[in-house]
Amino acid sequence: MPKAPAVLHVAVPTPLYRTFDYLAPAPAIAVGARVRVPFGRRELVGVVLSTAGDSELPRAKLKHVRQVLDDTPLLSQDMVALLGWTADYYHHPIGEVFATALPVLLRQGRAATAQGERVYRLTDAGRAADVATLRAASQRSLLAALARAPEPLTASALAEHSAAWSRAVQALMKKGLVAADERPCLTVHSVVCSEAPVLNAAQQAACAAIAATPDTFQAYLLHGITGSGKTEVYLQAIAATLARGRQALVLVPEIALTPQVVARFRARFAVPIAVLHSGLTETERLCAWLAARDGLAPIVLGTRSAAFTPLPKLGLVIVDEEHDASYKQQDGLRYSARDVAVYRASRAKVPIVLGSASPSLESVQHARAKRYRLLELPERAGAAALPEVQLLDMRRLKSHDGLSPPLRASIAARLARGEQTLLFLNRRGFSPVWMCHGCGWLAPCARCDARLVYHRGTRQLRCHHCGAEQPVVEACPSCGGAELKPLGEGTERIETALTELFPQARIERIDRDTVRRKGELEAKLEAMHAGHADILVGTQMLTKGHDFPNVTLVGVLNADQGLYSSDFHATERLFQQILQVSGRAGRADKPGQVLIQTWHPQHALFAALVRHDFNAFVEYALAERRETDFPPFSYLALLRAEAATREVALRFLRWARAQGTALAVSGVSLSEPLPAPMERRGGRFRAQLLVQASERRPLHRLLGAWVRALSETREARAVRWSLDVDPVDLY
DNA sequence: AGCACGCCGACT
DNA sequence: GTCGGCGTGCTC
Repeated sequence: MPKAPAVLHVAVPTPLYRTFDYLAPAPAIAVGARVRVPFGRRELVGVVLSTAGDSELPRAKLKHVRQVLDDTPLLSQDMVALLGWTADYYHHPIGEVFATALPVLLRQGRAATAQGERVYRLTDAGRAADVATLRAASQRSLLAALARAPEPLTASALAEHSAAWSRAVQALMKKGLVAADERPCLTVHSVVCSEAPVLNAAQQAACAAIAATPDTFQAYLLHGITGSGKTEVYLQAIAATLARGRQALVLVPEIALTPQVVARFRARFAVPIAVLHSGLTETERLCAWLAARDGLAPIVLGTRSAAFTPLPKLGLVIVDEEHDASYKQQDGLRYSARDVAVYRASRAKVPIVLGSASPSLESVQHARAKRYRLLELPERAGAAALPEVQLLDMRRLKSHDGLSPPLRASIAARLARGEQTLLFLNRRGFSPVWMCHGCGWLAPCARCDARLVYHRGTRQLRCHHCGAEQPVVEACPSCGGAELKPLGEGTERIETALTELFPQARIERIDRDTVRRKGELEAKLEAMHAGHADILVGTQMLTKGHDFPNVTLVGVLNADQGLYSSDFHATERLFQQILQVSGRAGRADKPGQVLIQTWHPQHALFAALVRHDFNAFVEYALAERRETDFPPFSYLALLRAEAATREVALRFLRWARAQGTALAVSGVSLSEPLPAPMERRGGRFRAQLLVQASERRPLHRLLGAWVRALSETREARAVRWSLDVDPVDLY
C-alpha cells in the first residue's frame, strides 16, 4: 500500500492570515521551495512553510501541488523564519509578506537561476560613427554615453540616459553601431583597491569595539556628526567581515544610493558587490538577489527592500542614516527595514551598526538603556571646524520673496568671495497658495483638503497630494476679481528671486520638478561639486550625502514647518533635516556658516542647533515624549481606514474599536476614531484610530486577534483599511 | 485581492 | 427578452 502523500503548509500570495494545505507530490519537498498550486479557479505561486503528516482539513478537500518550482529550496529555513516573524510582527498576511520579499520574477515562478545580464557596447562602426549624424536625440545621447563609459552598460544604466532607451538601442543595433552581450551579472569592478586612510582615535575605537564582538548579536549606535567619517568605520568593519569569509549587508536610504556611493565601495573592495535598488530591471534584481543568496556577493548594498535579501554567510549588518524615514514602507506591508535588520542581526548572532548624525530617539533610548552600545565620532575628520549656526528672527526682519536682508547679504558676500551657498526650503513650486486679493479666496484642490500650489514655470496650479493639475485661474471664481496672486514661497520663487537679485550668479534648483530623471540629480550635484554653480536651492533632496567643499553658507528658509505640528515625530524630523543640511557647510579648511530663518527663535530645538548640542535636543525631545506617553516610552499601532464618505470610514473604526475593546487585553488603549489630519485626499475620506500600549507583548496579543477579526468580517468590506505597526507619522 | 454566483434595471 | 450593476462568499 503506497503511503499517502505528505501535507504541505503553503504561503499563498493572498491577503488572508493563514496558510493553505496541499498534497505533496511523491518526491519529498523541502521547506522554502516554491510550488505552483491551484487556488480557487486561479493558479498561484506559493512557498512551502512546513510539512506535516496530516491536515486539519479532511483529505478530500486538499488539492495536489501542480508543479514544484525549486528542487533545492529557494529560501533557507532561516529566511522562512525571518519572513514568518515579519508577518507576525507587522500583523500582515504571510503570503503577502513572501510576495513583498521576493523579486518579481521569482514570485511569478521564474527559475531561480541567474541568466547573466545584458550589456551593451559600441561596435567598431559605432566607435567610428559621427554622433551628430543621428536624427533621434535619444540615440545620440545613448551613443555618447556608451562612448564615454569605460565598460559596457547595463539596461538600467542606459535607462538613466534616455527614457526611450529600449527603442533607441534597438535602432542603434539595427544600424550596427551597438552590440549586446551577456555577462555574469556580478563583476569585480576594481582591480586596484584604494588605500584605507588613517583613522582618528574615535574611528579607531569604534572599529575596535565592533571587531571585538564577531559572531555575537550586538547593536552599535554609531553617532557621528556630518563629516566625522562614519563611512570609513563601515568600510573597515566590512573589511574585517570579509576577511573572515562572511557577508556584509549594508542598507542606505533610497536617495543616498548614488553611483558615487557604489563607486566608493567598489574602489575599496575587489569583490563582487550586489547592489539592490528601485532602479534595477527585474532581471538585474533577480541576478543580484541570487548572487547574495548563493554567497557569491560578499557585500550586499541596497535600500529598504534589501533587508529581506537572503545571506547565507551573514557576518555584519550596517544601516546608514538609521533615522531616515525612507526605511519605513508606507503601503502594503508597512515594515521598517531598520527594525527588520536589527531582528535579522539578532537571529544571525552578528553585530549591527546603526549610523547617523542625528539618531532616532528610539535608538538613542536603546543606547541609554544599554541595549545598544553607543559609539561616538565627535570630531570632523580632516580637522574641519563646525559651522557657526545663527538664528534670524523673522519677527523683526522684513523679508522679500522669503529672503531676509542678513541672508541676502551673506549670499552676496559668498558670491564676492567665489564661495558657494546652499538654500534649503522644504516646499517646491512657486508659492504654496494662489490667492484672490479681492475676496481672500484660496485656490483649493477639488479632491483633497489642501491648497493648490502655484507653479509659475508651467503656469499651473497643482495639488501635491493627489497630483491633480489645472491651468492657472485668472479670474476669481468667488468674486470675479482679476487680481490673483501667489502667496508664500516655494523653491521656484526663491530661484526666481535670486536670479533677479544676483543676475551674475549661477543658480541651480533641485526638487522633484527639476530632477525628473535619475541622472539629473547626479548631474546637478556634480555641477555644484565641480564649482559650476554658485547657489543651490532645493528641498530635502539636497540634504543627503554629498560633500560640497566650497559651500560656506547654508540657509534654512522656513525652519518652522512642523515645529508645532500634531505629529509626534515632526520636531525630531525637523531637527534631523536642519542638522543634515547644516552638515553641508564648511568642510575641509573653510569655516562654514548656517543661517536659520525662524519666527520661533526661542524654541528649544534651535537652542540645541546653535550650540551643536545633540544631547540637549534629545533631552528636550525625550522629555516631551515621556510626558505625552509616546515612543520610545510606549508602543503604537495605527488602524487607518479610507472610504467614499467620512461616515463610512468612521463607522468602520467605531465598529473596529468595539471589537478591539471586546478582546479585553489589559495595558492597551484604543483611541476614539478620528478623521485623519488631512481628511480628504484624492477624493477619499480618511480616518484613523491609535492603539497605544506601554508594553509590546499585550499590544501584539491584541493586534493579532484584532486584525484577524477585522479581516474575516464583512464590515471591513465597506472600507480600505490597513494596520501600521510602529507608525512613523500619524498621517 | 481575485473571481465566482446571484438577483434587479436599461438596452441591442 | 438579455447585458451588467455590485453585494456576498470562498479560496487548502
